[in-house]
Formats: sequence, structure tokens, C-alpha cells
Amino acid sequence: MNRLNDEQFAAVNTSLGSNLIIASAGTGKTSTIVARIEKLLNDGAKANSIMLLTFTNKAAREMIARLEKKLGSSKIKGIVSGTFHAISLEYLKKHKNIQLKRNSELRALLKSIYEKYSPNKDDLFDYSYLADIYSRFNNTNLVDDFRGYLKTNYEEQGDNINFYCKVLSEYEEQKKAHNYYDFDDLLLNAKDFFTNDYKNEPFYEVLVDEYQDTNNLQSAILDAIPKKSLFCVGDYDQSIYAFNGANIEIIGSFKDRYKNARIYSLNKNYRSVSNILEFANRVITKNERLYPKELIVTRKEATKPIKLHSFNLANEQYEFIANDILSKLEANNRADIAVIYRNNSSGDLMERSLKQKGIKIARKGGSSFYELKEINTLINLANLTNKNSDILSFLGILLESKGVGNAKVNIIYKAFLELGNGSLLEGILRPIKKDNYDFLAKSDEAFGLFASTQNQAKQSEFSFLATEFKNNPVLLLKELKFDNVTFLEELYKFLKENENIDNPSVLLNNAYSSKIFSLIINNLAAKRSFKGAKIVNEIKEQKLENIKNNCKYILDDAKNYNTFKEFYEKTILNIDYENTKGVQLLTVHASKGLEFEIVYLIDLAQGRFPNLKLSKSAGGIDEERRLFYVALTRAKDELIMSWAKRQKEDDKTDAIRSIFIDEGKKN
DNA sequence: AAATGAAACGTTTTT
DNA sequence: CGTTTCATTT
Repeated sequence: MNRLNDEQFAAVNTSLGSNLIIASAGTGKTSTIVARIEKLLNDGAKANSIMLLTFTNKAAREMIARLEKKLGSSKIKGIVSGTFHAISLEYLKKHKNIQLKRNSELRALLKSIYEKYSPNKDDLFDYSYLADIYSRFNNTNLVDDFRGYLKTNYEEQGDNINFYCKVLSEYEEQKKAHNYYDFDDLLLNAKDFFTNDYKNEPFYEVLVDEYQDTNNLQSAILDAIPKKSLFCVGDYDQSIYAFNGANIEIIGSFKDRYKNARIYSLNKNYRSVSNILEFANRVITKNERLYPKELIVTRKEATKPIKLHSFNLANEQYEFIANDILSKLEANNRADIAVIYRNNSSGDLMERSLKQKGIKIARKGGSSFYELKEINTLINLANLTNKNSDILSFLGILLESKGVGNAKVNIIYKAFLELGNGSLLEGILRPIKKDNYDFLAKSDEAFGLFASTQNQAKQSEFSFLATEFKNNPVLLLKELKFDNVTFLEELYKFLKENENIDNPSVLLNNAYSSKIFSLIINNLAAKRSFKGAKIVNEIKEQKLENIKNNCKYILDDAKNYNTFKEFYEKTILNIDYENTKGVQLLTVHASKGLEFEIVYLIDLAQGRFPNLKLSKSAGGIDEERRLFYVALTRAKDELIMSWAKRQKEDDKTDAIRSIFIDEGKKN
């Protein structure tokens, strides 16, 4: 779509200031943003004075690619683009030492502090819920401190609040000591940075895509960025991230918050055929209209009827859909077909049914790829070769050694740190030499376990080790068992050979083919192949194959980066590898911004979608309805809905079909 | 006191 | 499936 329609043209050519573009689903929002940037550049704006904020890094990449195709790379070089998080990191790391960490890793840290102080009471929030609340607080409340926030919102927790505050303040101290940052820290620090430390020229214009999903903190960052003009594009009907703090009021109150704000809307839908669009429109009009708008059909061709299939059992549904997809593969590309669901768990069984029929799939998200143990192990191993003494990576690796738990990891970690004068890597590779190591015992009570009389005898026990590692004083630790020692030696070998390698592809490939890695994944495959108290060898082989396949993705992806740190940060920011070669399996949330010729919308049982438990909190039933609307409007030509009365055979009651289906039906 | 292994549990969504 | 809990082992 190269030519702009009247609505788009008006938006693209608006003057500098505060502009909000209400872009309904499929109305050419991306083209509009791309055209706007092109116009700014033609007006003489410097590329590096344009900032483009998107919800995913993939979206940013695609828009930049489109601009590059149109204008050539030299003209657009310097445009600041990416998610709030990615751009924040970009700026912050110029001034600070930032060790970006995955949420799951930092949760482990929080957990350990939580458990250290935990009073034995049964009305306590568990650490994970506490982490959620804390994150919510950070993203939404810019006024109170955490204690005040808890007192206001969780008054009934009483004295527990003191405990929570203590845990979180120590957590913050720990993070600071290691320079650990999580997603929220990136935003919090970015807000500070743009408020106090940003000294360059103001931006010519800041453009924001998916504006309906910004939260209060992100909105504050926007306000803090010095700029001449703001260009926000969004659709309140597609606001689906309330759980993440997204505040629909931000788009709703645009006119009130910015003086002389101009509002444009894009209503002509180029994506979907009429019956799908009309269905979606009927559903979404049940929600309050924040700005008047309507979706206008432009595709007037004949339509295929929207289908609805009902089943008694979820598995029958998956089976049917797999067959239905199979029948369409002659006429359609796999990647033009999507199966969309509310909960990731729907994807697991759907995936299995499709695979059984030999249909290639590409699944997005899910039990996050980067949270897989094998992937984390690979990344942790590589991460240990760099110079910072990363206890979280060390913990991740050492816990895989039999007979080592949290407590022992700590002892070993501290010993290496002492022996390396503060550097873990040095402690493992080149421990300092002393006549005796009693000083370790005095430095921390954990080392009370050292006894100099035992030291000599103990050390000689390990003379069989093949490497220099046999002389490492860490072996004096009396709680190291035979297995642990050989495990540590394998770690030593890996680090020794890779300490000076920074190329992520080489480093990860070496980690992948290392002995220590094969030890770990063997255990992992064994764990995953337990059937009734026994390891089934056939399954184990298959799991091992799975693990290796998972690793291949990441080994492939690593080729795109020059330094390990760059790779590491990008994987955490979820700058994902392309996988568009199969039938697309994805959650509604992950489908945002995408479109497919054929869409299967599955598991539309009341309770599941809308999720009734959740609709009592956060965005409520309206948000669930918006989710449904987003799912519907992904479909270009064909929409097939389905649901089952029972998820499992032994479910006690039958579900009814989603009320949203009935809302969309013509009267 | 720490680690293990078996058994029960529950499971939204993402940067 | 991974996580949590509990009883048992080291």
C-alpha cells in the first residue's frame, strides 16, 4: 500500500506538536508511521533526532527496514528505535555498568532473601506474588514509596508490610552491588536519565506505536524526553496489557494532558473481509467508546462464512483442526495460517496434534524459550567467561552438580571470590598462592569449615585430576564430594579454553560441545524421561534430541552478534529470531500487530476466554473483550472458531461456549 | 543443616 | 511440565 488515503494523509502531514492517531485494526498504521518519518526527514529533520518507540523490537526492525528500502540506509542512519526497554538500555549503558538480568534470575535472588527472613505465617504473599506487586508498583505508581503503596492497597497485610519492605530493600542493595538491572530498572533509570542527565539537542519528534499499551512509567519517560513533537499511534480497543500496568486512561486522557492536542483517526480497514470485520465490530461495541470511531470495510469481495465448531473434548477439537489445516495446505502457505489462543497451555496440545500429522509449526512465545534449562545453561556457561563475577550464572551451573544446593554454592562461590581477589574467574583459573588458607576461614563464618590440619591430606586426594585445577585451594573445602570435584574440573577446563573468546557464536558453540554441558543435559534428559519411577531410555534419547534442537536455534541466532554481551542483552530484551516457516501458533497477546489469511481461534469456552478469574481484576471483562477483538481482527480472509465442553475427560462440569461468540452473532 | 527424591499441585498474558 | 512440599537421607 504505497499511496495514502485521505485519513492517513492528514495524519502524516500534521504539524509538530501533540498528535494522537487513533488507528483501528488493519487501517495501515505501520504505513502511516513510516510515511510520517519519511516526511520528517524530507522536512530536514536529522535522523538521529527522531525516536521511534514500539512495543516489540521486531516491529521497530520492520519499520526501519521499510524506511531503508524506500530511502536508502544512509538517510535513515541514526534513527533511535526500539522498545522502551531497548532504548533505555541503549542510553543507560553509555554511563553505567549494566548487567541486564532475566526476571527469572532476579526472582531467584529475591526468593533467597525472602526465605532468609520469612516469618512463619500463613497470610504472607509468596515471593513471586510480592515480586509482581513490586513490579506493578514500579510501573504504575510514581508518587508513593513502596511502603505507602502497600499500606494503601494492602492494608489488611498489617505487620507483613515491614517484612516485605525489608526483603525488597535488601534485594535492591544486592542488585546495586552487582549492577544487576531488570526491565523495571531500565525504565526507572531512563526516567531519571531523561529528566536530569540528557544534555543533547531535543528530539525533533518522538513517535510511539501501540500507545494504548503504555503504562504510567513509560508515559512519564515520554514526558521527560526533551522533544519538539510527539506522534502517538494507538487504538484503545486493542489495549490488552493491563496486567503489565498498561493504563488505557493514558490514551483516553491525551486531549486533557496535552494542550492543543490534535486527534486523527484511521477507520478504513484494508485487512479483513466484511463478515469478519462486522463480527468484530459487533463484539467491540459492547465496550465503552473512548473516542468515536468505526471500522469501514474496504474489501467488498465475496466472503467465506465464519465457522464455529463445537466439541465434547478439547482433544477432539485439536484433532479436527489439525486435519482441517492439513486439508488447506495445498492451497495455502503454512505461514499464512495461524492458530490463536488465550492461554499458552492451549498451544501445547495443539502443537502435539499438528506435529503428529507431520505439519510444520512455528510457535511464538510459550513457556519462554529463553527460560528453558538447556538454553539458560548454555548462556550461563558463556557468561562465566566474562570478567564480572556473576553469582547468578555460577549458581545456575553449580546447582546442576549432584549434592550441591544453594548453601554449598554460596560457600564455593565465596571461596573462589577470595582466591581470585574478588574475581570469580581468577579464583577458578589462577587462585592466589599462600602458605596456608586459614585466612579464608576467618573472612566469613561460612569458611569455618576449613581446617588447616585437614588441608594437606585432603589436597593430595585429588592428585588424580588431569589439570592444574588439582592445585586449586578450593578443593580443601571438605564438603566437596567426588562428583562435585570432577564437575568443577570440567568447568575449569571450559573456562580455561574460552576465557578470551568474545565471539558469541564461537563461545556458545564451544559451550555446546563441552563436556560439562553434555553432563548437564544428560541429567536433564534423564529428569525429563521419568515414567513411573524409572527412566525410559527411548524417551531420554528423544528428550536429548529435543534439547539439542533447542540449542541449535540459539547457536544460529548468535551468529548475528559481534560480542557476547551484545548477544546476551538482545536475548533478554527478546529480540527474537525469525521463525515464519510453519503454521503459526501463538497467544492473542503475541498476535498483536500481525495478520494471517486464515485464523483458527481455539478453546473459546466460557471461563477460559474470557478468563473469568482474571476479569475480576486489572482490565476486567472489557480487557478480555478487547483481547477477543484483537484475535478476530488478525484474520484477513477466513475465521474458524472452536471450543470444547471439557478440557480433560475427568472434568467435573461441562463448560458453555464463550459469551463473546454470541456477542458477535447477528441478532 | 542441607540435599535428595517422591508426590502433589496448578497453570494468563510480555518487555 | 516445572514448581512446591514433605519425608527421608547424608
